[in-house]
Amino acid sequence: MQREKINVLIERYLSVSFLVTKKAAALVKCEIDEDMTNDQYYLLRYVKKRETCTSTELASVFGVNKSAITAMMNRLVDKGLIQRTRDENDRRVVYLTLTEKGNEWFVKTEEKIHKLVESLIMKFSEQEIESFIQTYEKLARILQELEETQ
Amino acid sequence: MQREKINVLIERYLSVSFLVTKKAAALVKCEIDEDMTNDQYYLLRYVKKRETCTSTELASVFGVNKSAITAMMNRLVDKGLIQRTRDENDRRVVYLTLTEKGNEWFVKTEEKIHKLVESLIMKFSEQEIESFIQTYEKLARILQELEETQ
DNA sequence: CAAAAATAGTTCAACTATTTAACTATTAAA
DNA sequence: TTTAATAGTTAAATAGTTGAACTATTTTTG
Repeated sequence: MQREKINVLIERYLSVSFLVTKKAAALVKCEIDEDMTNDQYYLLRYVKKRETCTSTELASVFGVNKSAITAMMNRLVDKGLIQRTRDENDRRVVYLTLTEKGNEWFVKTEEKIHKLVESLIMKFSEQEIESFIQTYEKLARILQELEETQ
Repeated sequence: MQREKINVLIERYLSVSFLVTKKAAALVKCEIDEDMTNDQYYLLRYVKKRETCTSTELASVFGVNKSAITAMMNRLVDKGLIQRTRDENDRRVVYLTLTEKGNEWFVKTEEKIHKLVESLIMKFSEQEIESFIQTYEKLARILQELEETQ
């Protein structure tokens, strides 16, 4: 690929990626739940998927400091969506899991989210969306490797 | 597309999009300039590209409140990268432009950004990256329309 | 034309997210 | 058994955000 073409691609990528992220985040907050921030939603979603996990794991996955996780988790605990349980064998460890209320909230919200994302996905062909997500996943792997080699 | 396939695509999209965003933002802050946040960088980049613009325009484009723009612009003004100029004809309007220092910073940084993004882009085929960005741009247009109809 | 409405931007209070450093408690290693 | 390392929290500082109230200007309109 020649330099000129690369520069054009970079410009297009930079112009679009940040704005899409912002608008998608606003959409979630707006349409899904006024009281839930984007970060809190993705945190909750990750914990739900993993069933249980620790602050350290979340900090590593989300690429933030452990104290940032503590702060956000405090808010989710205050809302009654997350509970903390100490490991009886290694009493330093605290497990984070969804409460019953958290599970209910998640199931209810997941329907809304799916409807919202589905209405977007429908505007693309199956082939288009499949290759988009594949590239996204490849990008995620590359960024992950990059992070690990530093 | 049948329901099952759609749900899988949604799961994959949600799993990957937030993390990529986070990691890309961290990368910019880390590799490019410790003192520049991701938001500030994209704000500066937009102003640079438009040559000059107003808070109202930025608020609309970035999908945030005008007072958020004021706050961020204050920080960029404090850093000496952005200057405010009042419109002489309509004295309510304030134009935001890059200072000389802002321009220098941008040119210097753009080289680093390009190198960084290029090293990522090189891991993809031209066809792959082209169709990825096209889909991204289409998504941006759809989100924009969605916002306007609300 | 003067009062009312609209527009551009700022300020302020409240909140969320984040980092860094210092800290507690616990476990593992020397 | 002292020393390291690990897991997590707390506290202070900074950034980003919203919404409401505000100032200063046009624009509209009765």
